[in-house]
Amino acid sequence: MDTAEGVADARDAGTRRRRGGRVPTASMADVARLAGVSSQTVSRVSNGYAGVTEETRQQVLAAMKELGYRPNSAARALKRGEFRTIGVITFSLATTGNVRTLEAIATSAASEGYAVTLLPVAVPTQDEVRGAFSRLEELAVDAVIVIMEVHLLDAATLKLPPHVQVVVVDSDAGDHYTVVDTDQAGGTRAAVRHLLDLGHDTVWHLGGPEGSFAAQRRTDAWRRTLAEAGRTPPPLVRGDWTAESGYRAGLELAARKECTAVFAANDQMALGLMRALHERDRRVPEDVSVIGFDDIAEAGSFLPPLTTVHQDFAEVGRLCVQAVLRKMRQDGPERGTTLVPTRLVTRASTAAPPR
Amino acid sequence: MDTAEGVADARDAGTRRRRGGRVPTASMADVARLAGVSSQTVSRVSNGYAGVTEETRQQVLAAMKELGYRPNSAARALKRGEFRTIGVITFSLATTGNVRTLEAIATSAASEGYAVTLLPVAVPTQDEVRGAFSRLEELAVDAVIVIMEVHLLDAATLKLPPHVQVVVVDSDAGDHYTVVDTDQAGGTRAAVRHLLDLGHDTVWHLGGPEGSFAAQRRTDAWRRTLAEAGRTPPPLVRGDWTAESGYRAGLELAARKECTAVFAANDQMALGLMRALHERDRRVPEDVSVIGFDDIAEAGSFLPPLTTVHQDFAEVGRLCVQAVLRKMRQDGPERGTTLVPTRLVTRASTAAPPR
DNA sequence: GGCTGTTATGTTTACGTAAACATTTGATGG
DNA sequence: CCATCAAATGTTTACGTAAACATAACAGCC
Repeated sequence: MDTAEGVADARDAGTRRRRGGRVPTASMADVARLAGVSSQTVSRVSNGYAGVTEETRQQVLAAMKELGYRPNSAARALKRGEFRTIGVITFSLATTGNVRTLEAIATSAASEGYAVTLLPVAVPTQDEVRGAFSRLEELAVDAVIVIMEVHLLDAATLKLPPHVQVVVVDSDAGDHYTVVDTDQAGGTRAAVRHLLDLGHDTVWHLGGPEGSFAAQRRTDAWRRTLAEAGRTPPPLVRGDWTAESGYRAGLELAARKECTAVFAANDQMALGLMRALHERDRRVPEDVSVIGFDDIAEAGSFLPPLTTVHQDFAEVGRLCVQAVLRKMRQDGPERGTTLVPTRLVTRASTAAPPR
Repeated sequence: MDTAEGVADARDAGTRRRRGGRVPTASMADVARLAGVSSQTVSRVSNGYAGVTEETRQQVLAAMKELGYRPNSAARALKRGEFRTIGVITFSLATTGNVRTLEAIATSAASEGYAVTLLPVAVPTQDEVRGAFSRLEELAVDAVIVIMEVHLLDAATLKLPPHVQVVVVDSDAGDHYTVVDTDQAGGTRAAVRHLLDLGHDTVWHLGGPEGSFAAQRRTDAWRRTLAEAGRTPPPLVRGDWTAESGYRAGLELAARKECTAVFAANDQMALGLMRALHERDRRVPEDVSVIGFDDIAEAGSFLPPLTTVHQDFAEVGRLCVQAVLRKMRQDGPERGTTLVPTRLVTRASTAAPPR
């Protein structure tokens, strides 16, 4: 027994072992010992502070390299009171927009030295969102960006941890949070005007699901633009963002001979719509013009290539990160909405109406 | 002066203030004080350990609630030596596969009580990947999943921090890491056989970019399957995964009258391919059958709806998390490749060859 | 009634870092 | 040649948590 213990002790003497059989990592103290300096000096080198001789610095760096030293982020976070991490809450990664925005956020955050932690919310209910926030509170996160359609985000009930800053994408919560969003209204206006300018009497609209703010804004702007031009809006047709729902709606619209121009609230639905029109022998764009929204990567390869409203997701993501960092730094309750402009991309799916 | 300081002191007396003007959060000590117990007891309650009277427990819980106590994850991580976080390194979120896998990983990880930190790598060079790993080392991460085409991942040069476990998706690095991947060969075989069974003499292949292992495997399996059936493989045509590249390849293939069946390495390229065929008056599937790979959400809405190989990304993600957790827990150098089966989804883009 | 064992709780300590404060060293100026 | 000061480096401490160890309280037993 004694022998066994002795052996164990001997083994542990040189390289200290953590519980759980983990491989030990070098700490500042280890580096300091090897370099023959105090751990504080190592800290200074590690953080690039002034007041260290070049000679000492080189010694420390050498020791770090030899031991493969990496600062322990947990200890750092504990000491500094910040994690250099941004949490992103998102309902689904099924839509191009969310994904592209997330990607841009991750890239922007990285360039600012921040990591991004992903917090998927399975079902977009108040409870689930609240659950995500609740988990978040004990998570290593300094700030939060919510990519979500969010009436779900009720400031009153949520009771966020006070130090967590929130920025929201795609919401009308501008009164309570900082919101960054694509200029839905501007994009819609451009799309609808494009069709009217081509000579169409009016423009039909294949809208997104009721729950979505983005969808609602596009629908509202569609109505407004038609009204401003003195046209009567035809009945609204709704989909749920999927190509499949666009197809179903398309079968309906194909039956309406008076329908010569459709503004679909996203490209996927436009895709399904065009398939339905094709099946019913309504040619695009000769008989019916179709315009989408988003400008997904494939839009130019649809049959025919789709005219659509290009969203600058990268910019949205960048602005989110900027906003969240600004809020963190100033600690101020900055609110309001920032809009990112869109651009109309004209391809082959729109043309003058048949005469 | 004295007055001002006095006021400041008075303000700070009750609620301690952190540097940087942060709002203070309650610590275990605060809860312990309020509940009239030791902080260790609070810890026990917080971690659900046995050996605490129900009465005491309730008191502590009440105190926690009153103070809005949340465990500090940095301190916890420091003490426990683990972050309960998995890092995901990914090159691009532009492909459906990567995104769907990421989503599944995030969901699985969450259900295991792990968070997911996203590490985007801008350019997929060795250096960049190494950079990501390097950043990773000082990041709050217990394990890493790489979603990437990775010759870039060279075990020898990388020198990963020894405690970080790695699982790789889409790679042939099975000798060095644990790899989870879709059964590319099986899916390809099913696709090619489907076309041969319909009566086509041979099957053309629109492959993915050279750099990609997934692409390479699909190409290899295509050749092998044809060889097994005693057919001569036609010349290989390459794209870069985008619909646009599929379109360009399609223009080429449309000129070959002997080409009656094409297996595209992904759905996007199949989309572009079909557009090119359509433009050149080659009907799908009457003149040319087209089959894709992935089964993206829109595939059923293409013109015509695309026959394709369905990948179970959710399963891939789930298995990745399982594997990484297993590795962490056993601390064993488990290696090898796990394959996730595919399923052929037959739609309208494939038919018997013209006679 | 003292001994043993169990259960509930308290105390001490360490995790790795970095701020705050302390000390040493060497240069400058009178 | 010593006082003064600045620069370089060292020492102490705290961040919040939880393991390890210590103690107290009480029940059961001979």
